Amino acid sequence: MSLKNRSMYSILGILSISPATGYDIKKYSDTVLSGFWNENFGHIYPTLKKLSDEGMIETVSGRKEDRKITYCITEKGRQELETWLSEETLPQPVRSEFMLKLLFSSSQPKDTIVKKITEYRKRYEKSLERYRRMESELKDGIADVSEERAFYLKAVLRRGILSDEAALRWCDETCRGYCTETGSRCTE
Amino acid sequence: MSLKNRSMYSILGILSISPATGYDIKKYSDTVLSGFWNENFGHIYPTLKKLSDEGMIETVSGRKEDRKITYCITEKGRQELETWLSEETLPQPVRSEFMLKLLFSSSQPKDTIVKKITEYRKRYEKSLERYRRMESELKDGIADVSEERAFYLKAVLRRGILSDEAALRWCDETCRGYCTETGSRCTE
DNA sequence: GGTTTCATGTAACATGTTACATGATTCT
DNA sequence: AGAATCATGTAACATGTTACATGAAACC
Repeated sequence: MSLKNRSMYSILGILSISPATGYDIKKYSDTVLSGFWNENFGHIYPTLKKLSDEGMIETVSGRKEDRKITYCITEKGRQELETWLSEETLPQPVRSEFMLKLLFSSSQPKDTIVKKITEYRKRYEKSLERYRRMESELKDGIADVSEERAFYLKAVLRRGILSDEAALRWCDETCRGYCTETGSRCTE
Repeated sequence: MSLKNRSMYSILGILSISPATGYDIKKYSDTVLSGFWNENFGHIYPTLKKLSDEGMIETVSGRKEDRKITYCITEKGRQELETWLSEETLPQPVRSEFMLKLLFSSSQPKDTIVKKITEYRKRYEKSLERYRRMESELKDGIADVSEERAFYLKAVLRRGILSDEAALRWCDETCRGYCTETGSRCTE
């Protein structure tokens, strides 16, 4: 088994909700998971093959499947997923290039930095907007999610919202601090 | 040059503040940078050699250096750093295994999940404590930092603090939501 | 008829982590 | 004397990203 990587579990997790193709998995990770997870094709297809070889997932035959290959989770796969779910999650190393740069930026012109923080802020604004949209879709029952799972989806969304709000607050605070220190005026 | 990786810039950045050995760089990234950056020896030493070959850094001779190899940044290295600093930082993919698990956890026993969130919370509590300690050291002038750089260090610390506070708030909120939903009582 | 999206996959490359090897120095 | 920390480095392994190749189906 050796390769117990996280991609494997994200794929098992997605397939535990519903059968899907590699392409579906990519879409799911680009929408629902984006913000706290990401997958790329270079990982998805080889992992699907591996999981299939190990009997964790199966191709859904049934239909006269043309070129699409739809996979579903097997009992063995479900057990593997449950084991992973029950295991403790170790803290992961964080890497924020933006903060790394900022720390070394004392030589940079101040207005450039303010501009950068403003750009950085926009990213979080957009992300926050997206989370809020998803949240209201969930509330209105537009999104097709079972009730047991809705709680967890809400929780994850909420994490994103609180995170983004904190980021926005930091941007504002830091720009304000800048103006005070430099005596200049903040544009925007 | 080809290998314009981020490790290279974190090392140039550190050396722009003060000359250091590979070991010093590791220590710095484990203390000051930890929380938004990390480096390991497997990266540091080869990168130092490469940077040295490219004339971005130099070994500090002078002393009768025993086995320690102290590096300092060159003018060329400083220029390279400035270029990187002025460039736009692209958003980076995030990966939170904890949130990934949570999303797929509807089959898990609820008290296990509450326990996990409690553990998760403790990590952020500790991190927050650490940031606050660093912040007060900065304020009291204990930490040996020049004034121009202090602003940026404060900003980065502040980012960590706001982030951690948001995480704690999420933990509390989510556990509370759990109790309401399940009708059970939250321990701790 | 042309563009976009769906769909699968591979190869090359880049990045990051762990384990190991070695030995000096400092602290208790 | 023994343990912890300082100090440098390599090799193997694991992970992750990008570019490319291919072509069907759906939409406009």
